Amino acid sequence: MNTGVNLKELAAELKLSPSTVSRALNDSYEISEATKKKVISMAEKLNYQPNPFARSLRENKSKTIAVVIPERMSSFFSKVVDGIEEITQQYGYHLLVYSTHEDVDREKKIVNLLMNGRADAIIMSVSSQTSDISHLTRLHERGFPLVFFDRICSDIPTTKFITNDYESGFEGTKHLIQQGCRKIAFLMLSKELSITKDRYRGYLDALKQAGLSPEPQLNITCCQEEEENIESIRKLLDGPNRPDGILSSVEKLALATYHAVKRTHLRIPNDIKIISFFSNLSIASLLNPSLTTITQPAFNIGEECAKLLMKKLTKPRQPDLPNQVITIPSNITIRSSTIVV
Amino acid sequence: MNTGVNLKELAAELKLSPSTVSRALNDSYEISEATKKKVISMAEKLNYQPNPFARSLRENKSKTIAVVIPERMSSFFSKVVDGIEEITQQYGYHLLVYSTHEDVDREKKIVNLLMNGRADAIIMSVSSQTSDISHLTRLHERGFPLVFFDRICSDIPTTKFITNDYESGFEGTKHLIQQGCRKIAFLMLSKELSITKDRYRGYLDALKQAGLSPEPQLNITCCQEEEENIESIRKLLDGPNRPDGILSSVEKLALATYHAVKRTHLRIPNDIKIISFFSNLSIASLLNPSLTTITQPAFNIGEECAKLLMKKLTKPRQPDLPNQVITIPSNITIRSSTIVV
DNA sequence: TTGTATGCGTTATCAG
DNA sequence: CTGATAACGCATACAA
Repeated sequence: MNTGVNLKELAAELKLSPSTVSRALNDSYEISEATKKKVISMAEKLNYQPNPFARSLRENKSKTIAVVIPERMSSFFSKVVDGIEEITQQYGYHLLVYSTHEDVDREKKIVNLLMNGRADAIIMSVSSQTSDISHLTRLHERGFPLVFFDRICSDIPTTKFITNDYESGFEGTKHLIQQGCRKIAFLMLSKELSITKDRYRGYLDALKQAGLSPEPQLNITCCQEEEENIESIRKLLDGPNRPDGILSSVEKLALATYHAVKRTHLRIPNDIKIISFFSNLSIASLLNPSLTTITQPAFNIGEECAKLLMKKLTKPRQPDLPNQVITIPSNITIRSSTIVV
Repeated sequence: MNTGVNLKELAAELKLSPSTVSRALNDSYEISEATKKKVISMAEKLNYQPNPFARSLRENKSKTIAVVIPERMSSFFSKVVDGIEEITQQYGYHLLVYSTHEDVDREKKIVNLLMNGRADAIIMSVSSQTSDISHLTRLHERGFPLVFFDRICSDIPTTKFITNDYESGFEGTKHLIQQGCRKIAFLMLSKELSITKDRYRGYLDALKQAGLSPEPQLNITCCQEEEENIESIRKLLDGPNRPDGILSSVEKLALATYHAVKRTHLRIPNDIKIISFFSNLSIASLLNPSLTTITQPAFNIGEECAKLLMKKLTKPRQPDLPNQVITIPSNITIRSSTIVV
């Protein structure tokens, strides 16, 4: 739908050849300042816009990054994408954003679609259902630049950005123990997720250090149906083996927990204390009682992913993305959900 | 970074001409079933992926829609984008998503960037700062398909999707009046926004119908700084002309109001009742007290925008998008923030 | 039914 | 310093 002039027409108007005009606009050293000026002013006058597809075809790059996230309605992922955009925009890159809705099949379709080169790189966080990663391996083996954040694939040798999941899980659990909890539940989206594993290890080690033994019944694996999750948690709370503390490994399960607690006679923090990985600080302090949070540096994670990619994509002959995990620490903010006054 | 085979190579492998292969893959009627089968299976075997840019250049369309929203961290906009994606994905379209961060200058830059044809259409909701709309007029005058939702530009003759803003403002205000409110404040992001105007008209008419006179001091125009907004609202609440009801025209200002109330000695709903346009139902019922909401059909609005565009873009010789406003109604859910028990 | 030739709009190579 | 020409990968008009 680009109805504007093209290079040839612009050149005709200037009585110059297309190649000269192209070089002038690209600020080539072989063009005189005089003609550069003429060309640029005429281009502005006619509002010349280079056709991005011709350019992409020619240069074999799209100036586009694909971002693949499990869900849009999440303050964490929203902030990460904001962080990515903040950087990529400065380099004139565009963002294709896809949500997998936590569905591996959709994730596979999206990733396979992306193999055709529509984007120059992918920044992604895998779905909670993802265990078979062949679609991602294939992508990476083809040399496609791929960066993971938060929910990463350890087996794929590329750069990953995470927060200090283990330590945060450890410290969060330790905080609950210090507040008197002895039976601490762990809420997760899926056992497969990297964040689940790391946060859970931290949880286990904190229990161990305190001489507490983990109880399998206190590990709740949730699903995509909010109502179902609320009921799972409510049953735990109403059951014979009621926990006195909860560590939620993701934001939405903390909200589900609040809903579940409302359906019981329990009081937070007196009967049950709650801490959660949580990005929406404004909401955390409005919850009743306000929620003790482990805040992931979402925006910053997005920025770092993008900076790394911009460096790789905009400089000539960059090496492959190194196989390393970069950790940006979270902050624990203690609020009323874990402190009895 | 498309390292796969191209049409020519695929054709060579098959000992056919590129054009035959192209036609076979595009299911042309002039190709025999036998060769179609052969071509398709070889294409799969070699994992042939057509180059999207060559195709875009040739066909002068990108199979890409640009979505421009004022902010990502909003349940309303997240759901709209989800709704858009739900439809466009079925048609094999991709989504470029841009956030203006409520900044006209960024909005202008994005829109101007989009004029080069990188996307086949734009779905957008304008920033709260947008009053000069020349960038959008120019786009539309060039024949670029443009659809507005929620925060629309009435002056641009294209299709717009909104909720029943006037009625919802009216009914919301009426509800407050029925609950005994006599001094009702109206919170908005900006006087320029279409949603502000319509919701405000509804508010005014409801006051009028009840014989109440509007008071300019009860209209609060907010900004992008949450803390500043909270303080503006707190001052209103602590001031001599304290309202007994609040109609918030956007989600984030309802949250700011809850923060503000926490800084006063007032109680919701006894001293002040609150109703708000609000999309995040899970949060609404967790707030303390739970928030009476006017829920916009966000996902549905996204779907409708996308359906309209898909129809226009995928069928040959479609007329221009008609100049009309399509309204999808909101639902009011009464919760504790407006009902004294 | 299949093959040949052309052009989409750019940039790069090569000549002048 | 500037111009002519080719090529990127694909789809189509035209030819066979």
